[in-house]
Amino acid sequence: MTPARSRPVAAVPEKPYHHGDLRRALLDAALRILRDEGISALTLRAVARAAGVSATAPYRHFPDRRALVAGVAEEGFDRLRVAMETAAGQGEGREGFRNLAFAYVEFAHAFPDEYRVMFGPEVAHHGDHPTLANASRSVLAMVAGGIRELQRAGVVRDGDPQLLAVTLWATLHGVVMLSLDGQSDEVAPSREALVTEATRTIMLGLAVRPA
Amino acid sequence: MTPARSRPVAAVPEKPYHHGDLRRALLDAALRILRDEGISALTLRAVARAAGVSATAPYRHFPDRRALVAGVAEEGFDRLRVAMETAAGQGEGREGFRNLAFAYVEFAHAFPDEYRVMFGPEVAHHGDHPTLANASRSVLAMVAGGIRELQRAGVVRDGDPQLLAVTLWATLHGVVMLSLDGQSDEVAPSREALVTEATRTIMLGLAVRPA
DNA sequence: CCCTCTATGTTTACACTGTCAACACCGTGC
DNA sequence: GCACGGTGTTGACAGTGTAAACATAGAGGG
Repeated sequence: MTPARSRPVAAVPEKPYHHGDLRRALLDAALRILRDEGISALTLRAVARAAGVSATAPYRHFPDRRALVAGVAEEGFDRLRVAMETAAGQGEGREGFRNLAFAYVEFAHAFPDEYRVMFGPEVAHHGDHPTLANASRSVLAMVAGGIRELQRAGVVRDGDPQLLAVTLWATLHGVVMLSLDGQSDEVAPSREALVTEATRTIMLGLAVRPA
Repeated sequence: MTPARSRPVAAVPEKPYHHGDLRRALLDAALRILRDEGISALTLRAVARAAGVSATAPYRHFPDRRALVAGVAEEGFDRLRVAMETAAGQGEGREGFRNLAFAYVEFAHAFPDEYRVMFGPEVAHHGDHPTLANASRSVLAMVAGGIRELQRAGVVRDGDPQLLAVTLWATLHGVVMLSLDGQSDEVAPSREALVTEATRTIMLGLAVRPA
């Protein structure tokens, strides 16, 4: 054991009053709880407990609970964007596009509760959380960038890249939601089949028309 | 005390002990609260209060709070389906299709909180609420039926109607979510434009290819 | 070196929530 | 006419988000 408890000789961090970087610790704890125990366990007090801190300590870093989950959502969008960028980088043109789509769906299925929080009612009004709005807009911007490239390459038809990006995102998001809720289980032979078909359809819709 | 109480002459409904149809009243109250005061006000006790009944009375009709909101969601899907059917009936072929899509989006924007509850985390696992699952499956079945017709009419390309229906639904749902969250406000000139573009894209993707 | 200032945590308290257990009422079927 | 079971009530409890007052400690100026 550790009998030397009463004599913190040098640097045994024996629960210092000030945490150091509590904000970070809270976000980490929240993410772990969310992934491990689900949405209903993601409570302010539980997060504080997990960070080893009093129930009201989080208020020094977040005005209220929703700001905390907005923070989690924000970092979720960042992770999502990185995953998509990575996937899109592995493949040219149409190929990279498909990879991006699958990466999106895989992220959502790997961390369903996290994904749900990112789009949940608690952070519904993005106007209340500017940095959240930024993070999600970055995802959109990345997709729009990819579409612009494909337009130049003559793969994607004309049209406002932003609007086309939203459309693509929308389809992916919808597929994910329906499949997470199990609404598609009896309908689609498999999740793969659903994503494949949806991806085909959306790409046909975005493709240049074979005139 | 109230001596006249023992002689309810004709039909003065002086707060009878038994409500009559409390389940219905609870669902109605819940919907009203949801639409008027938003999701965060939709609490079991608030619903009970609105129905003029004790806090625990709902438990005679719903095993827990989530069952209540599942009930609200279920009726939401019914209303949504009716709205879509009505809209689809006003127009032939492609026309009816577009009407259906717009009816969907309009429903969501008319009752955003109700819509969010229908897809929210509280009723995420449809397996727990069989009648909810039924209601949402009915929506899908209706869309699939429409697609089948359009396939016969040579308007929509080949493919499993169910999968194509899910894809269409997914796109609409995604568009709605992104636009409800305000994530598209700076991106799309207007909600109209977004829906129009998304609808065009999805219909191009579903259309028979002009070979 | 000390001393105040301020950012960060803590304690205490409150109203409110979902839910359980025990009890009250009353229409229905024997 | 009467027991019974379905429906509603009361009371209680643990857990939640949050506000107010207080405590601590590290930083910077005298």
